[in-house]
Amino acid sequence: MARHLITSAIPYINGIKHLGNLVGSQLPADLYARYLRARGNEVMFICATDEHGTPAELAAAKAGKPVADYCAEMHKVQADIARGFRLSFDHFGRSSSPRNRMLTQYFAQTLGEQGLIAEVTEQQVFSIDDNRFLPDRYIEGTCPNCGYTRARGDQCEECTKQLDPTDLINPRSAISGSTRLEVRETKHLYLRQRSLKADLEAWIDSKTDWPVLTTSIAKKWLNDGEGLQDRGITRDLAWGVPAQFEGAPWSGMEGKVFYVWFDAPIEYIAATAEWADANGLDDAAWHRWWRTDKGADDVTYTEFMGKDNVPFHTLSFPATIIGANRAGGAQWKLVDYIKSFNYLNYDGGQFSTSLGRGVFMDQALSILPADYWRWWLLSHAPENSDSEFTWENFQTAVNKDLADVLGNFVSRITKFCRSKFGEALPEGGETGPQEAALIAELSTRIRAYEDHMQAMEIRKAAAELRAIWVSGNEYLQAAAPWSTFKTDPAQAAVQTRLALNMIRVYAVLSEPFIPDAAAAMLAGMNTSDRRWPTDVGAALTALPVGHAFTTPEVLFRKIADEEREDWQARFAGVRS
RNA sequence: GGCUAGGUAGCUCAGCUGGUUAGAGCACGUGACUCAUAAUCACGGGGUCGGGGGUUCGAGUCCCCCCCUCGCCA
Repeated sequence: MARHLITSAIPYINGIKHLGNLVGSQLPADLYARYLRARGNEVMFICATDEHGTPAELAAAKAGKPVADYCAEMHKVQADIARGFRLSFDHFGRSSSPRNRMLTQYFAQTLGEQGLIAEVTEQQVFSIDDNRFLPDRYIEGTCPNCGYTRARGDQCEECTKQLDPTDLINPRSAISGSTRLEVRETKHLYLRQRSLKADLEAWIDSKTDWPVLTTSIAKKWLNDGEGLQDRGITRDLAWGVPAQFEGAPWSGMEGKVFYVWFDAPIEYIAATAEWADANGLDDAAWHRWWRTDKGADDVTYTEFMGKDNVPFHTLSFPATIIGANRAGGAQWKLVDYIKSFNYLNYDGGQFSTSLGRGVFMDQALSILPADYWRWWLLSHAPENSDSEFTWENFQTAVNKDLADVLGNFVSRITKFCRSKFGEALPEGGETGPQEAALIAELSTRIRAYEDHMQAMEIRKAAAELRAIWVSGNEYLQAAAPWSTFKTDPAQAAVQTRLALNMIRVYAVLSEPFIPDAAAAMLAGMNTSDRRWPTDVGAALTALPVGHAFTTPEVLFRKIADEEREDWQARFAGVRS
């Protein structure tokens, strides 16, 4: 039994995520966690909300609430939705937790003591009326290049030219609109990534099994232009982990906090500590997942994320870990494998949180159960390239795969048994060549399915699972128990018994993709036997002669054309 | 402009280090069956593998040039 630490990129607190966000990190991470658990591994599956930073402050202000209250509310909202999608986190933490504050300050202090943090004085735009420094993108003005009047301080969205806030003509605060801006001097802490470059490069180079999408992005940042740059890890903000604290190896950082991209990945660790706290466990309970000097040596750590998060997970966060480990004290675990995803597009364009375009997680759950979304999203996961969601494709794929192939299989055999033999596994008959062939095929396919799941080849795993479902229908079609029943009821009985046992096997195999349906199938078969079908022949006799079951309700109702048209229209515009 | 990935049947996609008549699912057509959510199963039609050169006995699969899409970076 191996130990697996799995983290999903942590969603930002500001608002509800769309399906593209879901399929890029949380959902595939959940699939993998569920699979590994089903195979008997010890799993720690961690996620959290990323709560610090300017967007959270502004959203809270807009909602007229203190930022801490706003984050607490939104965390609950996101946690509820995650439960709705059956995301099986062992803990869903918060980056604003005391644990994360302590760990973030601990890492910063340790890095500082190693000489890996530099104090840098720089010029930044300060808004007098807002009484705050403004991040580049919160300064608006006229683009000096194209004359667009709403260009942002980091880039003009009209002509795409990269800008410096001081380039803007008639600059103003994007928060208040105030033009009373001035350039002020401010001091910040920088993580000296350049001095860690050799270590990072050697580490990346050792990861020969990583997807090209992951390593190419990392190498690009390592070697492009001037190479890896030192990175500012503090900001002039009130909401975050204070950069000045007792024991800090620097002074004069009052009123400043760590940058979200410094403290957010540390939350993976902190959330595991939060998990221990929530379960009344001691520090050793989470140390054994994260500290290689405290028993985490045999842990395999896998991260899931969209491609936009790759630089932070291949460079910034590892720099924090490698630098802290140099101190020679606590030794922290580096990631072993990064599974990254491309983007899911929506009906010819992009999903967009800021524009409110696409289907958002709460809306999705309001129109269909989680399994529908889980199945479609996972079986179309954007692994090799961007993929596309369309309502037509969603409707036909879900109706065909879930309702016709799987749901109807369960329906036809349970109802057949009920009408001919009653609601218990019938007695009699001997298996023959047809059954042997079925077992052989299932064995081959299940081994392939396991290989794909282990390798996190999600689309291929989904295709194989579907083929496993199909083989049940093929068997029934060939065996035709409704036909043998007329001439040889014992023969029909053994066929029916085998097919009913397939329902349990399908439930166990399918659980990572469609947990609710799997539970319904097991409940219908009146069993809690979730043993993995390592030996298919044995697995197909797990439910013995005479075992009672109840014919389940329709597992998946079909999506009607009118519904699809309705949703298509309803979600065509932007979310208000 | 630099870089990544991609451009394969109407649609969504597989095709590893080059090798028999290029595959799957959906959609479409024909047939079978009637247990089942008008479900299922079988068979079939359909592609000059973005374009053009080249290497090779042989290339979606390698090399060069060009076109297009998406994203990242500057």
